[in-house]
Amino acid sequence: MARKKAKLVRIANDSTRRATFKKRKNGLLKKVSELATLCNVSTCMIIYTPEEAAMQPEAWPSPPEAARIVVQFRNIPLVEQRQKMLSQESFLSQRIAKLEDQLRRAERKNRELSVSLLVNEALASGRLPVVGIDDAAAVARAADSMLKEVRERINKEAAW
Amino acid sequence: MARKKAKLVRIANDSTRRATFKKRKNGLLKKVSELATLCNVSTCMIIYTPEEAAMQPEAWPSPPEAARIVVQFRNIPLVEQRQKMLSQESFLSQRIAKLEDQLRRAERKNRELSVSLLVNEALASGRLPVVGIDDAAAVARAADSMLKEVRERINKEAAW
DNA sequence: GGACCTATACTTAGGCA
DNA sequence: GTGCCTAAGTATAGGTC
Repeated sequence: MARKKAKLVRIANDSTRRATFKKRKNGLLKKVSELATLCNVSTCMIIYTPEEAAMQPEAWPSPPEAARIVVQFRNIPLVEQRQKMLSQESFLSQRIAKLEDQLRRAERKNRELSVSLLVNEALASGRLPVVGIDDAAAVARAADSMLKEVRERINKEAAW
Repeated sequence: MARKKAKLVRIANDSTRRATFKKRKNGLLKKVSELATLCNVSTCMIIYTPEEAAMQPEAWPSPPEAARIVVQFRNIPLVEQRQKMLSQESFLSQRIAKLEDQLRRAERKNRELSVSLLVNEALASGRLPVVGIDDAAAVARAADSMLKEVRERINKEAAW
């Protein structure tokens, strides 16, 4: 997330992956503890360090507390567990929806900017550049709203 | 962490605390999933939502998986070694990657169009519109490349 | 309350010693 | 591997609707 965008896939290089793991684990721990403090929530974090699968995972705020929280969680009926499930899939679906939304907005802004450019060119050259029927319609709409604004300004000055 | 520095203590205001909780929980979830992906680690996240202490906590990636990890953590032998089902997930990941790519392109085009507009306005008015330093730099770059093109054309004609 | 915005604060990828 | 640096990329506090 710096210098370069870094794709969200398993980091191939071994030492790089370990380094990133250490960095991000610390960042995550900070976030978790902040959330616990700011919002007064009971949280725990458990991570298995890669390459050390045989070893014990780390737990936050402490192994016993983490265990306590999870046991509490396991004691509820499965049905409720499912309801409370923040599933991987729904999380990904949310991300997809969000991205689609961002994309829609970016594309809409693109269209608006393009029309502005066309209008500018038309004004500069005194004639309409060669465009398709859709663009022409958009330009017409833009020109209309500009005309409207001009008339409003004129009225304002007249009333002055 | 924005607009103001926000002290690291329990947020007194009730609705503010809830809002912050929601935001940060999502941020945390994203970080957790990124860590899992990038570093190929087994992680889980369990949070009790405040004001709903009687209710069940949320767990990520899912309650059963969270429970499994913690049980493993407690060194209680687990019989079942279920295979992870990743096909659906990888499909969704592909979709996300594609969308991110599209978005990136749209945004880049966006910036280009904005600069074109600025240049047009500058040419039409004979002066640079009031813009930020970044835009000014972009305009300067654009103007540079335009100059370059002009010079190249001149050279071509001269060689003719 | 919830969705969106945006100025700032924060995190971190890639480099370097 | 360890530690530090800094440019980019993210998260989010406070606000608006």
